[in-house]
Amino acid sequence: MAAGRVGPLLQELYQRLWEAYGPQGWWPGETPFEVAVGAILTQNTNWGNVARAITALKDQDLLTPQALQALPETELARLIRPTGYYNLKARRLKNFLDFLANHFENSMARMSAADLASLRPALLSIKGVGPETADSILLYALAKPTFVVDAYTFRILSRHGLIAEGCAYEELRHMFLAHLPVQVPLYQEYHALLVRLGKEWCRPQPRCATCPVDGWPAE
DNA sequence: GACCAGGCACATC
DNA sequence: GATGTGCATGGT
Repeated sequence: MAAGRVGPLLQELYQRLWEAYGPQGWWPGETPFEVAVGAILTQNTNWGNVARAITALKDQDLLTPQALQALPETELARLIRPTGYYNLKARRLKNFLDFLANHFENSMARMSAADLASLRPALLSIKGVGPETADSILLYALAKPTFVVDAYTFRILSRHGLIAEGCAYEELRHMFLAHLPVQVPLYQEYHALLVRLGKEWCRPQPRCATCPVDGWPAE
């Protein structure tokens, strides 16, 4: 793939997705903290299961940093059970809560005041927060200009011949960042649209026949 | 019953 | 550095 073509191709893909699906309204979540919690809970899990857990936490007024800090890890695990890997995710949430308390006084607003360049490595240092979770928190909870790459992004772009099979996360992330205008709403919408396309048309078992971006890129 | 879902850390080679 | 494995529920 010639480097000069990538920008226009990514723009065209976005255009076609937007025309096919329109705005996706991402991320589902009422507060930055809720978005961050959801980002951890949705790891390798259907969003419907995450929504149940979020509702369970809300119903008991537990969806605040302070309330979750005070909640025993075993009790937290019980409440997020529908998301799968619940023991693992309870620990990961606790790790994030410790980070938020220690560095930003339990305040997502304070966290938001920090630079992307320092925040991203800081988030990645939390055990249980990998690149996709970190970028989801940065882009959707804190409105920082980073791009979220997920399994659908890899699958869609490799299946349409834009990237090699073994393309690394950072490589793909930089591809989007380097070729798109620096606009947070664009990054948010683009990732959401890729997930929408992936869910409907780009499953592990291919059935891309007449999907909305069939024939892209034109050769 | 198999497959899949908006990953990540860790062990092993 | 690449590859394999454990973590686990709920929908299709």
